[in-house]
Amino acid sequence: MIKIGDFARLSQVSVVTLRYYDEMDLLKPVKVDTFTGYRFYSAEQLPPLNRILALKDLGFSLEQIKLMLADGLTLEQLRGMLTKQRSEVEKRLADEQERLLRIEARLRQIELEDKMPKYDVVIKTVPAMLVAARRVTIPTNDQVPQYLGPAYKEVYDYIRKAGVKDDGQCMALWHGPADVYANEDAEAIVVVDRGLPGTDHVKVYELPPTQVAAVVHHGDFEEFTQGHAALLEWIDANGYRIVGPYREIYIKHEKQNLSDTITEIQFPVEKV
Amino acid sequence: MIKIGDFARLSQVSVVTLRYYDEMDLLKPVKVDTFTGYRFYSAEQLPPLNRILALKDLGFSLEQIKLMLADGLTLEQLRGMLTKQRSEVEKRLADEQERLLRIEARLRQIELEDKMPKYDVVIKTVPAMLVAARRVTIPTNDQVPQYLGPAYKEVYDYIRKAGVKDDGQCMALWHGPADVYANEDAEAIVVVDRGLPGTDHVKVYELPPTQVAAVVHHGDFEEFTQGHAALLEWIDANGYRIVGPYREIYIKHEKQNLSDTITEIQFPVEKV
DNA sequence: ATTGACTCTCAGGTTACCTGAAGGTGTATA
DNA sequence: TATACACCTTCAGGTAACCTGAGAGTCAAT
Repeated sequence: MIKIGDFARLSQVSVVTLRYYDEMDLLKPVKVDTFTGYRFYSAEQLPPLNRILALKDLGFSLEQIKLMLADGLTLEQLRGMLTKQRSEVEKRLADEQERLLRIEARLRQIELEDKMPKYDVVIKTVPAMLVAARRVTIPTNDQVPQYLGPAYKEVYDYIRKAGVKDDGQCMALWHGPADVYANEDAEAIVVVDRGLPGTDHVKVYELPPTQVAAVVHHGDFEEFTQGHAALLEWIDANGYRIVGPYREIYIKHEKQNLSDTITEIQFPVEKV
Repeated sequence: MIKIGDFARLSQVSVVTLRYYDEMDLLKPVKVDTFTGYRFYSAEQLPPLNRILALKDLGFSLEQIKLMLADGLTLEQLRGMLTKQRSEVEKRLADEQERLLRIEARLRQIELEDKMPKYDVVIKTVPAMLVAARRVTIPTNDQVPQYLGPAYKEVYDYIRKAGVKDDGQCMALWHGPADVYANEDAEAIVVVDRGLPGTDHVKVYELPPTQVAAVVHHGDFEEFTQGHAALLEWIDANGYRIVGPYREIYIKHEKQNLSDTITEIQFPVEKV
């Protein structure tokens, strides 16, 4: 019969933790004094406690450990839990690996620019959405407005005529490679909340859910390419690969003030 | 002015999280309606939110992020936080790496033995302790009892005469290499709770705090070497190195019943 | 006027414990 | 025998970064 404090010293596990394991039914004292409530352990409980500690060290939760300690468990189930745990640890390992890459990329950028980088890249998964789109080819870069403007008008007119509402989201898809600025293949896209038939000009389809790397550009439209560049650099530095057409989401665009515009730049990516 | 739900959709951050960031003073809505309590955000808040998400992705806590967002921060401090974070992530990475090793070792053992291994190895740091010790050389392995027995008697007699109490812990230190069974250099050790002078035979000194790998052997003393072997194997498989004399802690030893004995086997180790 | 989608606050849950308060227990010493 | 002090108990509350759900109010369209 060993009092909790001595058992704690023997096992190097805190008294609080032992009480917690008691409460969790992980390791019950061999005897509890009915009057004083004092817990009493025995030396024979050291091996089970060590098993708990060892399994905890493998990254299992106490709940899982409780299952593994119950002896109704077959060897197959045990093996299964271990292999599952292995793959989870492998995943965590990869996560930390990537995190390290990102931190180092940021430190490098700070060394280069002598300030916190202006753009913050986030990875997210945009949900599927139903869109109406007009695709056009734009000969030169400075003709973008005079091609894209009418394209949007066409889409809006069409869906309005069909009695369908846009849900406010409006974006452009650029199908060409990121570094080509002539004869660009662009799509003027409006998100709609109901399906409707398409036409020759205005296609209606669903954009599938997509993982993207994104930055938000805020301010002068002139500096837009900076955000673009920062994003491409990040994608490269952090081990991602572009797997689809680049998206421009127009979040805030006022006709009268072009320098107070907010745009999200998204590249569909996947991990290499 | 964007309602919280729309802002959530725009940023792919949940409404609950946005409310939480508001409460934490991480990202306050630009306006809160005094009557309804409705939160209103603006598109300009997307970049700050993305910065929060990006920093979170680097592994920072919200508390740290709050500091980094406050603009009283110098570049030096920023760099410091990042390098500190880098070393922490490196540590986590190494931890996961080792965890993976341990899981794989366990899986291998299961394949070999077709059951959960009997011994669970734990790493712990035993605290410093004041000890009285009698060191002897034992010619052959089967003479251990007849040498160690009197050695303990000598120690107990000495400390009792000096009016000092033992605290119940009693152990042996084996100074020779683990695989030599002749002329073994052993120390019979009793932990004491007060200092006292030593003699030629009985030395009194402090064992420093030591990191050890340990298993608890329970049952037949004959199988004792199995636990010993399992421990050595584990130390090797998990990238540790033995850095000191092997310790045997007698946790439960009854004279009349030698097969119901509990002993902890400890090897001082360090990571390679 | 009603419906449905949205918003609010507040309480409680998650994991594996730790801290501290208030009070009872056990033993050694003056 | 009184008392000190080391130890034990339970209970409440805290940690991090949210999520779930209840109950109630808001907003726009039909």
